[in-house]
Amino acid sequence: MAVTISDVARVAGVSKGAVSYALNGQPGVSEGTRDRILKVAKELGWKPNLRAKGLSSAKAFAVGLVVARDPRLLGTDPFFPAFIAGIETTLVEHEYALVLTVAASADAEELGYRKLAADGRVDGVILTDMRVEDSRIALLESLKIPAVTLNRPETSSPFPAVCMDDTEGIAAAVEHLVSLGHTKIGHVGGPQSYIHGRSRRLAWQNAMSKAGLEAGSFIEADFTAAGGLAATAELLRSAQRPTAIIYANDLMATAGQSYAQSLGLSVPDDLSITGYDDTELATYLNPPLTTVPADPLLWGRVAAQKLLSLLGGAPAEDVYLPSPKLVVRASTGPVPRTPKN
Amino acid sequence: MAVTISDVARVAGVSKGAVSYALNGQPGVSEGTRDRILKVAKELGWKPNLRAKGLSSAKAFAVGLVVARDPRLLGTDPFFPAFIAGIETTLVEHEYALVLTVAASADAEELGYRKLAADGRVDGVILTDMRVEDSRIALLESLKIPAVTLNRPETSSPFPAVCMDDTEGIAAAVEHLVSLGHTKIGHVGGPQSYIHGRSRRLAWQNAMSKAGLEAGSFIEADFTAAGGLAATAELLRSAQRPTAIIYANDLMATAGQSYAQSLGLSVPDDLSITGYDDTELATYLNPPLTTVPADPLLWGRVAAQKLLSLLGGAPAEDVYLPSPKLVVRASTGPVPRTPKN
DNA sequence: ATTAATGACTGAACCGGTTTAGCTTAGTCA
DNA sequence: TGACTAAGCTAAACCGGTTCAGTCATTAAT
Repeated sequence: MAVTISDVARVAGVSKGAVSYALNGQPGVSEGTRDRILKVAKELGWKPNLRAKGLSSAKAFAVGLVVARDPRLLGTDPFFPAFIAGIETTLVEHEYALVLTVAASADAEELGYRKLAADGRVDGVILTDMRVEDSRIALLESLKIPAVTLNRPETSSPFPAVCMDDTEGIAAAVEHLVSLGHTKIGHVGGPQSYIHGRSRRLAWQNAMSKAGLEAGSFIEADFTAAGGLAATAELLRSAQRPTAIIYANDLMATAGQSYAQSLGLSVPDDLSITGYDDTELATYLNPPLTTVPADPLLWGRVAAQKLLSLLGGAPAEDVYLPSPKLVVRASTGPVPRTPKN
Repeated sequence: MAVTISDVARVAGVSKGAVSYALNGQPGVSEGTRDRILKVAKELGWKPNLRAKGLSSAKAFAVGLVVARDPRLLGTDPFFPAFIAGIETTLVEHEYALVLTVAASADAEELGYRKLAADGRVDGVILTDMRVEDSRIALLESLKIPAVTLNRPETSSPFPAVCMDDTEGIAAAVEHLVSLGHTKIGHVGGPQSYIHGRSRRLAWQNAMSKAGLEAGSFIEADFTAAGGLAATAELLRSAQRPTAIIYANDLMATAGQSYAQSLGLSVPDDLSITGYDDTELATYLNPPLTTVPADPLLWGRVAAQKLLSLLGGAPAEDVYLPSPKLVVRASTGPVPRTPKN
């Protein structure tokens, strides 16, 4: 069996309580005794038992993340693994663990949070993929679980948000394309029920009108390759056929690019394309993709920091991360003189 | 405060012990009393407190996964998210949770396991990315943590392995290319320190000799897009330049394909390409990629099942999953008459 | 009829910590 | 000198379960 606090107490010749005080740096023991207890604890190789600690202090020393995605499509999104890695870099420093739940449906998602709460598995959670009407806010309030959200939801939320503005990058993409002579710039967006799907569309729209252009065609897709392909097909056969398309993520952009090429179009000679995320693959495509880095690693790290400080009693203030800058590669070029069919 | 077992005992007019027996379906209470206790528990809305349960039974009701990857590259591998989703589908049914740790280095990986063990965070772990000389086996034995491995490691292991044979798919890729007339078939493999990097290379090698061909050029890459590109470049400028390349994963294949195209080569007219994984994107590339599905979802589900049954005392027998079959798409075609430069 | 065995249940110990209440002892001040 | 205070520590309760040892009544065996 492992060394317990009682073993330390016995060897040091004091009571359990004194050991607890000493180990937690609390008053109630003299300097001399404290040092002696600490020394004995070290000699015996004492390690706190998390379960016992959790039972008496009603804490889990863990934070939760519920990922709501179709499991089959989860692998296609490069955001989560890197985001999780970012969370971890913070957690390891604080002896916290990450409990991950994957939910296939909205119901399963809610159930996921309820279970984490009911079982006391976590002390707080991180909310990703914020939705325009997000029922999770109220749910977590009722469950009394502290949370941190990625970007500020539109509904009022008592939880701190870790914000990374994506409108600047999209606006830069529009300006970049406009400077190349494009006037018909379409947008293949994510679901508008997500705030990042929405904000990217609005950013595109605003940047267009700022440039004195009509917003042009918008198609609501679903962040998947299949959705990106279908949306691209629709845009390319539309009357107002664009010469450039801004996609809300790299996956859709990649699928769109491949589809355009399969039609015999050249990217960027016949069609310019931009993505969002800057996945590793983006650099290695033919042509390499002009895109906006999302930096999920940083986002995860800061979100976890914010959550831990919130658990420590810090005030719930929002954090603003630097806006990612457009990375120009070869998938964007001058507007074609005579569009090809 | 939540309803405790003592509350149930008081209301039902019995002792705590009787309630515990009744709720766990253990002998020691009569049918009538048991029903009464169960009824009271339900009425009061009693839910077991995991922490308390864990403290007395010395269990965590969670399993662990330590992912050792460069966090920056983690997002590029579609395997993990889907694998994790598979694990979850099993765990939710058994009221278990998944504790995820991300490690950037080998040292951090070992520390990750040690911490999970020391803190009693998990009752067992799943080992992925098995290496030829895998020190984790001995480590987990010494930490006394039950484990399940993905495929059987070469070093002797007391842990059950959940095996999915990848040699059949690679062999099928070779046969497919041979039937198209290819004789010079290269291989861009993963690190040979990984058993799946090694087994795929051996499968390629064996299939080649079985077809009466020389094995041809092999390059050891690292499963990344950058590595795939570099390896492809090396193969294409070699004296024994292949007309077809079998990659150990889709990411390298995609990077290789894009690179070949950027040189002005046509895939598959000048160069045939196959991958491994069958990521969502594979279907949407231009041309769509001939590849072998890895089914990480199934693998995760079964691995978790095996681990839970192991924790339940079941014998440590290996499980064999069906070998995935080659999916032929448009990235493979007849051998070119006169190879282009 | 006596003893043994069984079933149903209780009380208390236990898991390994935290925390409260209380007890000594020494020091301060009037 | 006596009352009061504070520091330093102990004993015990507590968190919410599990489990062991023992009590008592009933039934079976001799």
